[in-house]
Amino acid sequence: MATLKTNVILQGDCVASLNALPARSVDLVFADPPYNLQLGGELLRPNNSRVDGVDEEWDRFGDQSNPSDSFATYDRFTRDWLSAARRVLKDEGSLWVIGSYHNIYRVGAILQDLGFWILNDVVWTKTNPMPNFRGTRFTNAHETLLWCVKAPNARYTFNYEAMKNLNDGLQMRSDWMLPLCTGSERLKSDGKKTHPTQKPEALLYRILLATTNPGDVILDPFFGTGTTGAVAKKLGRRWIGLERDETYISAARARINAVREVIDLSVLTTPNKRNEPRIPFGTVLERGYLGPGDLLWGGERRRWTAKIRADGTLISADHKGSIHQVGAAVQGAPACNGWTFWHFEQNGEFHTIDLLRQKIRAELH
Amino acid sequence: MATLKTNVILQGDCVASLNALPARSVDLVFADPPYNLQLGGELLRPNNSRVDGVDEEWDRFGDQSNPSDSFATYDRFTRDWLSAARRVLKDEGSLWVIGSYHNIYRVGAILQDLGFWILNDVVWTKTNPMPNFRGTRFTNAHETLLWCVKAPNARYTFNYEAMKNLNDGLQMRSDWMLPLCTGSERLKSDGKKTHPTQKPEALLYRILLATTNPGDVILDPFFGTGTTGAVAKKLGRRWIGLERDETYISAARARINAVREVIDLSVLTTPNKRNEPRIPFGTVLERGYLGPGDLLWGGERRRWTAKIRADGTLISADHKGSIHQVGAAVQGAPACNGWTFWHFEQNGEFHTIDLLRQKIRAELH
DNA sequence: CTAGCTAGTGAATCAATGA
DNA sequence: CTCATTGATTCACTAGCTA
Repeated sequence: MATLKTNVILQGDCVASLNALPARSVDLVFADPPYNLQLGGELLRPNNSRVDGVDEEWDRFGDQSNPSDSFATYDRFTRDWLSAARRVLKDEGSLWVIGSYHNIYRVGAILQDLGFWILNDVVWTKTNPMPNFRGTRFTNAHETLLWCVKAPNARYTFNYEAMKNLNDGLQMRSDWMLPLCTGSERLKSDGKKTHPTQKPEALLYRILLATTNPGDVILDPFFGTGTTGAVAKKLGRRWIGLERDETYISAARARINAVREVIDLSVLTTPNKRNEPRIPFGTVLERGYLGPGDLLWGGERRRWTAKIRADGTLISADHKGSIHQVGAAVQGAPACNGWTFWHFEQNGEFHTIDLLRQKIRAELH
Repeated sequence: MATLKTNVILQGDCVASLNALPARSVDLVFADPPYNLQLGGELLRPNNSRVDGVDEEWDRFGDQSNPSDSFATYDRFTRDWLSAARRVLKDEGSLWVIGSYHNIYRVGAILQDLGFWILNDVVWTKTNPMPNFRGTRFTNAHETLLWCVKAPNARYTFNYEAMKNLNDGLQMRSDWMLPLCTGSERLKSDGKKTHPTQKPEALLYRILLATTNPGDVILDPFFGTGTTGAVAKKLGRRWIGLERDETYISAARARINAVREVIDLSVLTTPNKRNEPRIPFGTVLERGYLGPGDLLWGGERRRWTAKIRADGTLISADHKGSIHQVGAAVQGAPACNGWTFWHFEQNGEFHTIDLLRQKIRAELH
C-alpha cells in the first residue's frame, strides 16, 4: 500500500481525487462546498453601490430559474462528494461541513442518509455580517457547521479541556461568535478579493484544535485559498487540499509557504461580547415583565406618562419613539437615559425600568 | 363555505384536523413538531441525579435502534403534516418550524422538496442551556427555526420597523438570544413539568410580532400547552391549536383563558413608510406648496439644481423627467428617491421636499 | 503624530404597482 | 405576461486620507 502523501494540493475534481486516495486514511474532513445561493439579479446598497455577490460558475447547479431542478442537481453533487469523502475517512475520524440555509438542509439530510451521525451542529454567529439592505428579512447573520462521525457509536477525538480553557473555563457551546475574514487576513489580487468566500482562520483553529490531534491528517475537498492548510500547518497537523482552480491553488501555495509552525492561541480568543450584553427595551416586553399598553411614569416625581407599544417604542401625549427619545422629548432635553428616567408601577410601588434590565442581565449569566 | 372558527383547540391527529379545514385560510403556521431525539439509555448528572429527558411516546419514530428506519418513518410523518399545513396556508402566508440537529435537516430538506422557499433560518441561542454532563461534545446551546413561504416569489408579512424598534434601532438579526422557559412561566402539574418541551413566550412574541398583523389567524399543529395561543391572544391575533393529548389541552385552555387581551389596538402596530398612501409630486404643486418655475437643489450639499414644470416634472441643465429620474440622471446613479434628494428654499433655509409630502399626508388624516 | 473624516465592503436566495 | 415607474433601504469594521 502506497504511503499517503500529505501537505500537498491535488489539482482536479474533488471526487476523482478522493477516489484515488486510499480508504480509511484521513483523520478529519473539513468541507466548505459551494452553497448554491441561487441569486437573482444584482443588488444595490442604499447608496447605490453594487453588492459584489457570489456569481462564480462553481456555485451554479442545474436550472437556476427552477428551484427543484437546482436542488436535484445539487443533491447529486452532494451525495457524490460526501460518499467519496466517507470512503477515505478513518472509522474513528470525523467530518465537518459548513453551509448556509441555502444548502445546509440538503447537506444535513444527505449525510444522515449516508449513515453519518451528527454530533453537534455549530452556529457561527458573525459579529459583522452584511445588513439586509432592503429591509425585507432578518439580517442573515450566521452560518451553520455540522460535525459528524461515520456511525452512531463511532469513537472520535474531542479535546474537551482545550475547548473549556479557550472559553474562560466554561464548556464551549454550540454557538461561536467570530468576525468575518476581513482586513489583512483577506487575500487580495490586483486589489480585489482572490476568493469570494474565504473563511476566517479563527474558525478553522477552533475546529482543528477541538477535533484533531497534532500529526493528524486533515483533508479539505474544497480547498480554495487554503485556510485549512494554513491553520493545519500552524497547529502541527498534516493536510491534503483538493482544488480545481489554478488561481486559487497558487494563492494557497504562497500563503501556506509563508506560515510558520507556531501555535498562536491568541487568534482563538476573540472578544466575548456576552460579557456585558446590550439589552434592547423590547426584550423587557418579550420576557413579559411589561406588556403592550402598559403605562410608564417619567422623572423623579413622575410628572410625565407614556404608553408602551408592542414593538418597544413609547407614545406620550405629543411624542413617540424609543424610551430615550420620548424621555428627552417630554423634558425638552437634548438627551435622556430612558432606563433610569422611566418608572413602572408594581403593587403600588414605583421602580425604574432599569431594574428589569438588571433582572434580564442576571438571567444571562 | 363555512366560516373559519378561531380561538379554538381541535382535539385529534393534526393531519386529520388540517384536512378538515378550508384551503388557504390561515395567515401563519407555527409548528413545534416532535424532534425524534433517538435518545439511548438514561443520563446521569455528575451528582448522579437523573436527567429528565424527553421519552414520551410521541417522540418515537420507527425502530429506534435503526437510524435509517427511524429517519424514514420520521420523514413520512414530516411530509404528511407539512403537506397538510401547506394546503390550509394562504398563498401569502408563511410557516415557521422549530427543531434541533436531530430533525431540522430532515424538516428543512422536505419542506424545500414540497416547494416551500426559506426566507431565513433563525438561531435561538439559549442563555441557560443544559450543560453536556459527560464532556463529550459542545454544549448543545441552540435550536433552529425555519421561516418560509409557499413559493419563491410569494409576498409575505414582515414588520421590519417593529423588529428594528424591538432591537433598539438596529436591524433584527437571525440569531436570537433568549432564555429557556423556566420559573413561573413553566406550567407544572403535581410539581412536575406539564409538557417536556414548553417553549418560552418570548420566542413566539418575536415571531408573531414580526410576521403577522393584528387579527391574523395563526395555526399551531402541535399546540401542546398553548404557548402560541397565549401569545397570539396577548398580541391581538386569532389562533387555532391542534393537539391530541387531553392533559395538554386542558392545561392550554386554562392558561389562555387567564391571558389579558390588549384593549388599545393602536399599540400593537408600528407605522411604516411602505403602507403610507402614495402622493404624486404634482399634488405638491396643486396644493400650492411649490409652483411652476420654482427651483430645487439636489443632494446633501445642493450641488445640482432643477426647475419645476407645471406638470410636476423637473428640468435641469441636461435632463428632464420625474423628480426621481432627474435626481438619478444628474448624479449618474442607477436610481434615486427624489423625495429625499431634492430640497426647496424657504426663508433662507433648505428642506427636503419630503417635508411637503409629510404635510400633505397629515392633511389626509 | 493623532484624531477625525470618508470611502469601501462582506456567501444576499433583498419591492410593489400599474399599464 | 412584460415593462416602466415609484421610491424604500445598511452594520461593523478597516484602510486611507485630511486637518
